[in-house]
Amino acid sequence: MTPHILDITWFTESMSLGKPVKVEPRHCLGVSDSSVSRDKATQEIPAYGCQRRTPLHHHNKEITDALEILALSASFQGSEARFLGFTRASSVLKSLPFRLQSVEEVKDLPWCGGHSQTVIQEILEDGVCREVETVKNSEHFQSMKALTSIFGVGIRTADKWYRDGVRSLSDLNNLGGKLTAEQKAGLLHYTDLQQSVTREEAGTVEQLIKGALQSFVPDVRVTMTGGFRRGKQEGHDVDFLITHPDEEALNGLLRKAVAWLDGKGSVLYYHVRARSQNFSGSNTMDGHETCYSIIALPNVCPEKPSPDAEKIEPDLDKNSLRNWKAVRVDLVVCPYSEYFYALLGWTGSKVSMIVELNAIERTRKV
DNA sequence: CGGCTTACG
DNA sequence: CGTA
DNA sequence: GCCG
Repeated sequence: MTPHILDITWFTESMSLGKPVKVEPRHCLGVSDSSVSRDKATQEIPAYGCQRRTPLHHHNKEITDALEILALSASFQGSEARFLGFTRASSVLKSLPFRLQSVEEVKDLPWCGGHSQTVIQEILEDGVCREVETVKNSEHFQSMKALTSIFGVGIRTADKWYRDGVRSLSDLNNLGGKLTAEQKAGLLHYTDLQQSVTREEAGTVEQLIKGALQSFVPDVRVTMTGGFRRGKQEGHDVDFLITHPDEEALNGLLRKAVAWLDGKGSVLYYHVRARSQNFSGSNTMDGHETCYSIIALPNVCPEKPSPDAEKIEPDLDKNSLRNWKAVRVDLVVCPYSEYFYALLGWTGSKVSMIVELNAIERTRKV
């Protein structure tokens, strides 16, 4: 196999694809390609993919938004496969270093097949896609989107509720007793969890979590992972990877720490998942003891509750102004020997996905 | 026409 | 069935 | 939905 020195375009295309793409001349450093403006690409994309944020403004947002609507709609109809198809097409377009002007430009791109091309063409020509507008206006889509945004409510539950006549969150107050503990927590803290977590809040969570863990193991190693480690300014949750050279020190640490936090009134919900029994080295995301939780994050400056919050969140009643905010927090414990591998996995996003898919491809073919 | 991640609770 |  |  001939080694190649590649520029960022190979990486971005591979990211979009979900696996490494065939090396083309345009990917190689030192080779110019007249059909692609590499100046633009190298200017706007960081040299290392692991430092690159998901761009807030990529060049084809109208189109990717439309494709993601269709993806969501497909998943709401129970077709995870079609969801995957539309999502991959959207993902490819997000990494394009230029704005599409003609549907011809996507003909050779991976994952942009017939249906996606129809959508792209309509948006390029009319600014909107008929099918997408229809989906957005449909009651089923709107209800499913609202219901599945509740922590603990997936497609099946949302669809069942829809068939039972539930259309909005307020309709759920009538269905009170039939909720799982997870869903009750999700509904109780709905407005808080809808808000994104700021970097500053993540830092506060980090101090809280570290304090809890260090009260049992003073030199425990705690690292924030997930989106914030990748440099994102916002997130929907905060992830931590926990380890220690002495694996004995890790035994029961998660439960003890959560109980400690709970005693301080900081735990609004939690669920501990044991380390998987038979896990192989290729499986990084699932092999470790994990805690999914909702934490009450102390607020330096209490925000006024939103008007509709009182109806949904019972803890907002009376005259008590809250001085905390509910935040989703995930804790993962791993053996010291797997720390860096797990860090790679939990630092997350496509970066690790591509690594894993790459490894899978190789083990199958070699 | 089959495949699209997986394991735990 | 829902989560990551 | 898209790919092999």
